[in-house]
Amino acid sequence: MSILSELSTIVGAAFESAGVDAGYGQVVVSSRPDLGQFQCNGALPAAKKAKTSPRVLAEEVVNRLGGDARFTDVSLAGPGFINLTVAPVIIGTAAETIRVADSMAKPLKKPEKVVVDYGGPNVAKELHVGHIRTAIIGESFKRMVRYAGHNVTGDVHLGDWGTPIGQLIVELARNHPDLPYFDPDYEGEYPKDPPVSVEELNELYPVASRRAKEDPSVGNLARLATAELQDGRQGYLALWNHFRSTSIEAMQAIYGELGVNFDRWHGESTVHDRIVPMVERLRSAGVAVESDGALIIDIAEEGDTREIPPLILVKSDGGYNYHTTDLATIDGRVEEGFTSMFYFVDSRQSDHFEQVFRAARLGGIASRNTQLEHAGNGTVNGRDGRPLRTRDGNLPLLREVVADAQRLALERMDERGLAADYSESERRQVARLVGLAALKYGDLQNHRTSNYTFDLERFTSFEGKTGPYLLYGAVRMKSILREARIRGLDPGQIGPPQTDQDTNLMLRLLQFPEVLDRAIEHRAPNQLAEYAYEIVADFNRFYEKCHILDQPDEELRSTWLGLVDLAHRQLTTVLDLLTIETPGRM
RNA sequence: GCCCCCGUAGCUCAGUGGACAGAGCAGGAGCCUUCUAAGCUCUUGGCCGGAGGUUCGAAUCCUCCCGGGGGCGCCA
Repeated sequence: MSILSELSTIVGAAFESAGVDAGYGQVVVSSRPDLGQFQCNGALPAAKKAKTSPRVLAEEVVNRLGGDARFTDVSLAGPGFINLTVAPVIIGTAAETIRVADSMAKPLKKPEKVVVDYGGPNVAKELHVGHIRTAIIGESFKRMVRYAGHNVTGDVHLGDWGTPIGQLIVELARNHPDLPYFDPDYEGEYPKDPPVSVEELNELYPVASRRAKEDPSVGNLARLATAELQDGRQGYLALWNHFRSTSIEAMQAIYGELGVNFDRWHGESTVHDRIVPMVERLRSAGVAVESDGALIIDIAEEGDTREIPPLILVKSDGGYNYHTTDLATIDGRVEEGFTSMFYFVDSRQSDHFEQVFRAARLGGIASRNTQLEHAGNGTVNGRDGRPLRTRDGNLPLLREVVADAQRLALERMDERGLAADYSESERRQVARLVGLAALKYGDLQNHRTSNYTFDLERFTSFEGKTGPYLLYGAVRMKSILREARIRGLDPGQIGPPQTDQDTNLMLRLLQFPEVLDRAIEHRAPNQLAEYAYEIVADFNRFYEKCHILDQPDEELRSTWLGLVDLAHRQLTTVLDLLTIETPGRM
């Protein structure tokens, strides 16, 4: 399924017969395309073991491979690099193999049961531009791991059980003290409709949060309300339910627009019933101990180069923070049989996860066999290099940013008179997808951990390395396939390439299995994003040079159509893994 | 103070210990009676923050320094 593995096997055998381990025959894509398509650097490290010089060893390998018809060129260069160029028939055959395969990924040795925890929005807090990172990167990673064959569950992990809820309760009680939710003696039914709309909720939260911060007595009230909520006070629970469902509805709209699909809408509150038994277990095991009225877990380890504060399991007021709910969540996931948990959460939370993961190990909640990993992401900055703010100093809302991107896309289309003959609804649909692709690719281009500069003007540009460029490539491919059908031509088997351009495109498409592996291994969708760009760039060069439908040589035309078919199939797969949706035409 | 991340072309960013460090934009020069020019070709531009070290080989690993960002007990 992977040409690199096949070539590595061949070259490995040559190394073996030269007397060193076959593992040294690892073949990689060449860093010097002028010297060969592939290279093997194994002779350099292997020479030491074989007590010979790299050039002598490499020479021997080159001689053994020299007569192999599968290579058109095998040469030695520099201190011991082996450069390889593969026969066109091998390339064509390899391309045809993945064209007809069910999956383009390498076969999986052992599927794992994996949780990808991303999104992490807080109830009552509207999603802002910063949320785009975890949403897009997390969703993309989830799709990649799933495509690789693992059993993956994506969980939004709502922040729905902490102090902000208490702050909201207190603020609402101040504004509407006569609502039944605040009467401890109230025994009737609570209203079915929420006391606040989503708009009111969005306005309520900043005020509630600010007042709790500024006025210590309000802060105390909020903490008390939180503890009472967590302790099951009926009126507060009813109110909490309203906040939660109102908020979730708004979140689902924006996540849905972005194509971010969570398998689970669990949250901190989901594991509430696990907390008391878990705390008791940790207490009786001596892992959790009293300190200043709180119950804490000392997670410092020998050899720590810094002071890591203990994890506060139960606050002195009896309430719980997200440390405790996160621990209980791990507890529940382990019970469900998940063996890997990935947290796509802002890098600034790294200390938090260190605490939680250590506590989970210490408390026996997660064994060594359970993989716990925080894959942190960077922030979204403005063009001035500082965190993005609107004119009034707030974070731009995610839904507004999405709308801006789509509006800009439409403006650019109008400026250039693009899609002018499409119906109004199709034009809007194209602009919608172009805007989304622009926004997402602007994010995904950057490495997960980097803080990137948010610049919609640049992202939505119709020139260069952008989302629109990728869509344009995919649409061109579609267009050829459509035109071929009209002319009664079918994509055939891919045979040997005959030009530099079709060769390069095939070689590119053969890289997919390794690129996917690497992107997953590094939890770095940007590596796949870069690859998507390379596919389109190679395709555009091929498109420019080789006129596919007018190719008179029937066999070659069939190869080229098959190649377009494969390129299209792979590109749309890659774009889907990047959460990017392609229009039918544009 | 301690810890984490970052510093690569004018700008925005890639870069799994391998050869001469790449892309896009911006600047310069070209290509549309041909499957969509939202494209393609050529070109200008770098002591990879600095100094040591490990290695056959370092932008990449280690140490120190300089500069920027972030985190550091009952918020998330």
